This record gives sequence, C-alpha cells and structure tokens, in this order.
Amino acid sequence: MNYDFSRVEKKWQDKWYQEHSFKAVDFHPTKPKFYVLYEFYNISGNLHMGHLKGTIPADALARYKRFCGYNVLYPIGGDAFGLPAENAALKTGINPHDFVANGMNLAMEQSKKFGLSCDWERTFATSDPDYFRWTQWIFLKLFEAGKAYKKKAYVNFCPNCNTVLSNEDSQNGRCDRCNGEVVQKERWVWFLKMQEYSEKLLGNIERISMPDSLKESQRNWIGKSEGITLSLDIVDEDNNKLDVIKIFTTCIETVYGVTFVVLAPEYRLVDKLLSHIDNPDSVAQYRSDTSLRSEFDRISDIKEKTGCRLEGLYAVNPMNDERVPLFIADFVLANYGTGAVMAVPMHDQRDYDFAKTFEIPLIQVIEGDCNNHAVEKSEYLYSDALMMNSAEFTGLPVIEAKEKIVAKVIGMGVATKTVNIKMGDWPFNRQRYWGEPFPVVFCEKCGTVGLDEADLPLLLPGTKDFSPTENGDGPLSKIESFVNCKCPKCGGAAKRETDTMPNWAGSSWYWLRFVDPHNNDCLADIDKLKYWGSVDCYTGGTEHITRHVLYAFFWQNFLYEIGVVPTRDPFIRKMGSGLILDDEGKKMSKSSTNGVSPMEIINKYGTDVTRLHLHFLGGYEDSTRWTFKGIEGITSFVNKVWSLQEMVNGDKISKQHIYDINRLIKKVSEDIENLQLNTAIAAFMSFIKNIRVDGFITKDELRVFLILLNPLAPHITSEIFECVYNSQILSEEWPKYDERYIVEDIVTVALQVNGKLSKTITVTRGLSKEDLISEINRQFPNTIGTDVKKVIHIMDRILNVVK
RNA sequence: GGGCAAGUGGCGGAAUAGGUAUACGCGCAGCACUUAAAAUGCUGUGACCAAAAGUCGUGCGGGUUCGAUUCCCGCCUUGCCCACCA
Repeated sequence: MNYDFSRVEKKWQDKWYQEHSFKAVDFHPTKPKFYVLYEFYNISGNLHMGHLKGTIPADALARYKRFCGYNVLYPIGGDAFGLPAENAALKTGINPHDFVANGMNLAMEQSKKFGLSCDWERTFATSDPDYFRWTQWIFLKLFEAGKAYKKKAYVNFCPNCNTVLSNEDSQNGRCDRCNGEVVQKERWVWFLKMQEYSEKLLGNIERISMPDSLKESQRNWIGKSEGITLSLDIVDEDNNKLDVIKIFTTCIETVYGVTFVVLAPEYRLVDKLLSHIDNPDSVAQYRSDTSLRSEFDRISDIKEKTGCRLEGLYAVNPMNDERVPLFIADFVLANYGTGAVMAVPMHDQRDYDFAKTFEIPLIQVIEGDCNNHAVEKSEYLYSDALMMNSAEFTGLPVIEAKEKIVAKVIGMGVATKTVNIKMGDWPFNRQRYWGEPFPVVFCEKCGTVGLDEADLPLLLPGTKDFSPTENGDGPLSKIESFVNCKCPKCGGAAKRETDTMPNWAGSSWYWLRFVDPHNNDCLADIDKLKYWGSVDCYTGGTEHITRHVLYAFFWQNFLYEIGVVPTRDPFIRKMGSGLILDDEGKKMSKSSTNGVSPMEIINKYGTDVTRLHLHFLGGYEDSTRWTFKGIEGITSFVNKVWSLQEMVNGDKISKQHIYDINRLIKKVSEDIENLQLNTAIAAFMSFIKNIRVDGFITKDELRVFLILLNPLAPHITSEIFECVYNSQILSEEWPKYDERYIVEDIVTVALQVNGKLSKTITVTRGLSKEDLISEINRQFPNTIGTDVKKVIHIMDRILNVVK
C-alpha cells in the first residue's frame, strides 16, 4: 500500500496548528534557545517556488533543533508595505488594506501546507498599525538623535507618471511602470545618517558568519577607500587667486600628469565664481542639460564624455605651479569624494576619453604601453614600472614614489590623508501612499517637529485616489484632513509630511518584534530580547540581500546605542538561498510566465515528496533548476519509507545494521546543521536499500530512522510513528551515535603504480605498511616487482609504488 | 569596467586539511512477474574497443607533487551583484 498524502498531511497540519505544537516559550526554564528565521514574505499573492526553496531548509533546521533539546523560535510574517499592494490599488482599485489582508491569509494558509513548524501566534505584517507604530517610533528616535535630516537632492523622476522612482524602479533608466525615460529632478529628500555607521557596519560584517560573496559585496557597497585630499588654488587669467578647491584621489603618484581639473555640474563653487567665468551662458546651458539627461544616457554613453569648460578660470597644480583648465562634466559625481577630480588622462581611461574629446594634452608619468589608451592603476601599481616626467621622483619605482609624494604633499600643507566612503546616507522617503507615514510635521514657527510618542501610530487616512500629483508629490498630499494639523510643540497650524517611508523600513528591524510581537509599551521587552538574543540562523533569498542586511545592521546598531536592544549584531549566521530557475536556467519570478506554483506540485505529489524533491535537486546556497525529472525517484523512496511499517521484525540485529544506523545518524545530523540536505537524502536512500536487502528493520531502528527523517518529511514520519509506537514523534529526542560503531573492520586499499590505480585489495583495518605489502605479494605476486624506487603508504587508503 | 561564485556522465548532482572521480537519483538497455501494459523487483550503464587488456577522461593551457576535480599561474564561458566611485 502506498503513502496516502492527502489524508495524512492534512491531518498533521491541522493537529500542529490546533495544538500549537511549535510554540516558542519565552524564558524557558531548562532548554537553551535557538532562533531560526526565514526572511518574511513580500506579500503579493500566492507564494512562489523561491519561498518554498528558501523556507523548508529553515524548517528542517528548526525541527532538528527541537529534537536536540532547544527551545526554538521559528516565526514568519509579511513584508506588506510597498509596491505590490500599491500597484494593485492603482490598477484595479482594490484597497491596499484588503489586498494585504488577503495576501497574508493566503501566505499563511500556504505556509501551513508547506508543513512549516512556525509559531503562528507571533505572525504579523509590517503594515499592521501595532507594528508600524514602532517603525515610526524608531524614525522618531533617529530624528531626535539628529540622524534623520532633510535636504535637497537629485532623484530619479518619471515625467510620464509624475513619480519619483527608487533605483530599483528605474533599471536601465526606464520607468518600471510605463517604460518611459527617467530624468533627474531636484527634490527635498529625507536622509538617514548611515554613512557615519560605516565602521560599525564593517564590524558587523567581520563578526557575523555569512558567505564570503555576501561579505565582499557588502564591503564593496560601503566602498571604503583610502587616498589623499589635495587642495588646488583657483585663479583667473591674471593669476589672481579666487578660491581653493579640494579633490580626492587614490592615485596621488600621478599628480605630475594632471592636465585639467573637473567639477561635478552641481558643484556649488561654480555659482560663486559665475561672474569670473567668460562663458556663463554655456555653463548654465550645460548644467540644465545634464539635469534633464536621463540616467540611461549617462550610463550608456560612457565613452562619449560631455562637459563644459569654465573659460577664464584655471586650477593650479601645487606640485609644479602649472595651471590647467577647469571643466564641469557629468562623469564626475557630486556625491562622491569632494565632487571634484584631478584629471590624469594618461593614467585614467575616463580622463583619457574626456581629453580626446576636448583636445587636452596628455602627460605620461609612469612607464607602460599607452597606445590609444590610458595606463591605469591596475596595470602599473604592482609592476616594476618607473616614474617619468615627475621632477625629483622620475626614475623611482611607483610604490616608492607614491610614499614619497604623499610625504611631500602633506609636508607642503596642501593635502591630508583621507578615508572615503562610497556609501552615502540612506534616502528614506517615497512619494507613495502605501507606506509608513512620517511622524513629523512642519510648523512655520517651530520648524520640523516630531510627534509625541503617545500619538503613535500615525495612521494612513482612507482614500480612493492613489496617484501622485502633477509635480510628483505623493497621494497623501491631496488629503487636506491629513495634511493640515496642529504643531505638537506650539499648537499652531502645521502641515504633515506627505511622503511615506520606503519598503526597506519595516524590514530593517522585524526580527526584534518576533521576540515580543504583542508588546504595547515598547518595540520589544528588553529581557525577552536578551533571552532570545541574535538570530542564530537567518535564511533568505539573495535578492536585495546586500542592502537589506546593511540596513538591518544600521538600525540594530542605532537601537543598541539608545539602549533598547542588547547587542549590535542582529544575526549570528546569515545564509543566502540560491535562486530557483526554470528549465532553461532563467530566474523564476512571479512577474514572468515561467513560474511553477508550489501549491500545484503539493496538490499533485504531496508536501513531503515536494519538500524532499526540492532538497534533493541541489544545495541550499546553489541556484536550482526546477524540474519534475526525478520526482518519481522521490515518490518511490517515500513509498518505501511507508512500507517500513510492514518490515518491523523482532530483535535480530547484525553488525552491519549497527554500523548503518550509527553512520546515518552522524551523516544526517551534520548535513542538517550545514543545510546540505541533498546528501542527507542520499544517505536515507542507501540505508533503506540495505534494509530492503535484509528484509527487516527492528523497532528501535525504525524509531531512529523516523526521527532523523522527520525534519525533512514531517508528515509521513509523524504518521508512521503514531501507528507503530502509539505515541507522538515530537516528544522524542534526537538520537546519538557512537563513534565506535562507525569504524569498519574491513577496508579496501587502492594499490597504485606511479600514482595510477592498478588494483584494489580488501584487508583488515589498520594494517601496517609491511603487512600490507606481504599481503599484496601473496594475493598479487607480480604487482609490486623489484625495481621500486619508493613506496608511499597512507593507512587504510593507498599504497603507491614509484618505479 | 569592477567584485564574487561556478564549470564533473545523456540529465540533477556526489567526492576537496591533495589519496580508489562520477555516491544518490533520473534517464536508457536487458531480464523477471504479466495474455499484455502499467506498477514493482533484479542486473547493467563515463568515452574509445566486439570483448579482454589498455588508453583517455572533472571548461582550456601550463606548473607544484609519488599522486591534482581539489593547490598555484595564465585564459575561456556562464550566472549573480555593483557600476563614469576618481
């Protein structure tokens, strides 16, 4: 008889839910804690394959740890603010509240059908007022601490939709919604002072166990680079000094090759010196052109450098008092470094391209082949190239010259050593409806004022109009009753902020709330936070992971500093789940048509088979191509597991059985710890094969087998356990293995000649080199021979004869 | 352009403090059970060769080593992330 999944799986899912089988107990008196977290669902409708691939290994780990005696916290929730709900509202008019309520119900319903062992009583969505009240509270604290500020900045703007877009919404310079061109527009933007946390974030990266690739991309995102800030005088045609500018460079060794200086178009000094510039009209024109220029143009025309000379002005190279022309150009970014660069066309490809366009002279200062291109840092820095055209440094090796030039510029008082951080402050507002309203008002008398904590949460007002205004303000700005309010400080008339927080806000602290989700007095009780501590294992997809984790570090550090959480590290171990791909190796996503629905597969094959098959397809961190190929093998395995009940037989027990079961315990334990579930399943298959050859399994062995398999296939194992032992598998303990029984008495040793396999020989374990050789000579008389130069012996593995 | 990861049978994938490459599964072939098929079970299955023996085999080219999928150097390809970052 085969395993009837439709009867069995529903029964156990209902039972687990009704009996709160996986409730996490705060302050458990005896058990140590273990916190497993799968990143919460982005609520948009049905769950997809990526969710299943990401969450079932976390579930396996949670179930395993419970057997091992841990008090496990394994919660799930919904990231519910943001685009899916807002877009649905714009498209179909459905109210975002309803959209999210439906989405959450669906997600939780389907999670139960995945067989997840979550503590369902801790579930929430980020758009629940009970939750976002504390998101607003955190913002308020950031604001009070001076770490949230508003300033004018350029943002991506779609003139077609009148909407400000995030970088993700404007891939390749195209608007996500209408596919129109995106331009740059200046707006007031809320920023969080994330840059000043760079060193702390780098500390988190050091301490937390994460894949190297993730650590590296986080370090790149922060972009710490060490260099020199150099001051240059700005002079007019008659060498009158008008001002000083600062440039940042990591290549001070090329300073004698400077032939021009470039400022970002937005550089403020330009306004100040406008009266000294001979071509103010062209300058103004260029500045207005670049602001309208789409991001796509800027990126796609990397070779085509544009710019505008500031005629009549020069920068002076302090090393040799040479004066060089001054430009503004949009390849220089206003928000990196000082917004100004010294240009060395022979040693920087961008400067080279620019110099060619504007016919600026080139000076080579470091040896190297420079036929039609620049000799860049990557080519010369670790070579033996010598300096040239560089005054007293000419002829020195680059590394040595660099040190001496640094010493010289610092000695001259025109430069300082500088650490530069690429990561800017975090732009923190969106012109959308479906997000957390900012808990601040603008008062003519008092300026920007935070709400009283007691007035949180500040709820979203009801509306049916979710579109932005003509000038790109968010939908909230149209709701008079929301906008007009009283200043909490002076009681006078004030206006509310009408932007809302970004999607990232709610996801930057949610693991803290799972610890104490219903607390009305604070974001989470400090003692509960101390008890549950950092997340022991945080799993999730790799999409947006770099920034999500950095934002998480940032908030956790801040909350630590104001004393509301006990540690700077939100996680102990972070793992990234690989992508789920379709048959052609393309990413499976909800938006495209190649998606396979997990519920479809579960309905057809059952949850346990689906889980096992997905585990078996590949490792947790590898991308997995979804295929039905091979699912028959898993189905057949599951049916063999089911029929083990009929093979239970008394107490006959062999040495081989003891070896097999002990080895299985070891293998499965290690594999679950490392989330290497494909090889665990292979071990189960081999074990069951041996059992079937013998034709029986003892009751004790079956008990062990079922407990080991339960984290991967929870339903079938629970059912068999109940049938055979008339008790509940969940109250069992994880079996222990004994190293002594894993050692085999008989080993197969490879006999190699000159490193190539010649024969294998089966001998007793622990045979010495001499005994092994005489055994070989007995069994295979002519193999070793007499012309032997050397014999290499690795006990119980290899005997290599070198001739 | 930069960073990171990965390239192993017909397919998904095992095996790396260097030590019998291809575990486990799919597929395929043969056999058994069937009137037959399905299901199930057993056997075989890297390539070349009728077979044995042998040779070749972990993206390509070198190197270190008694021995390299694993370590080093140089390429190629694919995927992901970032990208005019000075």
